[in-house]
Amino acid sequence: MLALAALLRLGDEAYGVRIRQEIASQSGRSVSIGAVYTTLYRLEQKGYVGSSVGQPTAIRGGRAKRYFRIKAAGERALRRSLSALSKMVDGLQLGWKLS
Amino acid sequence: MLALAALLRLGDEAYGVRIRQEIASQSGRSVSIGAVYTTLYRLEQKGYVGSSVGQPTAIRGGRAKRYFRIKAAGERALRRSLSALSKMVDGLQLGWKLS
DNA sequence: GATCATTTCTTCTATTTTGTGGGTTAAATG
DNA sequence: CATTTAACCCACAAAATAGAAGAAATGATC
Repeated sequence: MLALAALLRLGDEAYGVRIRQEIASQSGRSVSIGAVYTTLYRLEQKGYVGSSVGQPTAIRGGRAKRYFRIKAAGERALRRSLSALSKMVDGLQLGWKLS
Repeated sequence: MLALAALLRLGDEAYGVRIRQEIASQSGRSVSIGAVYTTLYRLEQKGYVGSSVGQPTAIRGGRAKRYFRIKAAGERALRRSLSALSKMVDGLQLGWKLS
């Protein structure tokens, strides 16, 4: 869910390293780079995300990046999970209202 | 997260079969009874929930139930996860506002 | 300008943790 | 002794995780 949300946030700037940063900075949760990629690959196998390699950039170490993009099915899946969770959590005294 | 939320919902009526029902009826997601118990045991090992067996009841097949209860650490963990997710999802055009 | 270091990013791999379902056992009443 | 309600066990699949290794780019040095 965090990965899918990160893709939505980043739009066309979503590649491995950047995605990891986004998850860390936004959610406050740090994940290893390996975890990010394996997650992304699995999501791709499920048809939730797509990917394509871009062009190298002219900065030091600027090798070609693999850009990831959420697909319609991925967005639906994220919505479903959020929906299930929100229905479960809604009305609880947790300070979190998922509606 | 669903299991922990179910415990909060059910209060002192939280035992295996009931918890399964609650998850199914509230979130709309059906899980097997085995999945429920293994999850609960693992949460217990982590110190997120506690359990104790109650008294048998005078109805057909009314054997003693094992009641589960969420602990402070469990509530904190749930809050943390919800927090991370909400920060990630917040501001996205998904129709879900987790705040 | 060849070679080597450095940087950015991806891919691989091994291990632990979770998820899952279904079958088995237990304890109660009718 | 059959039936019902519930817990427990177990094996396997899937997902999470960290860290090491590999690849491809630029920069530096002689």
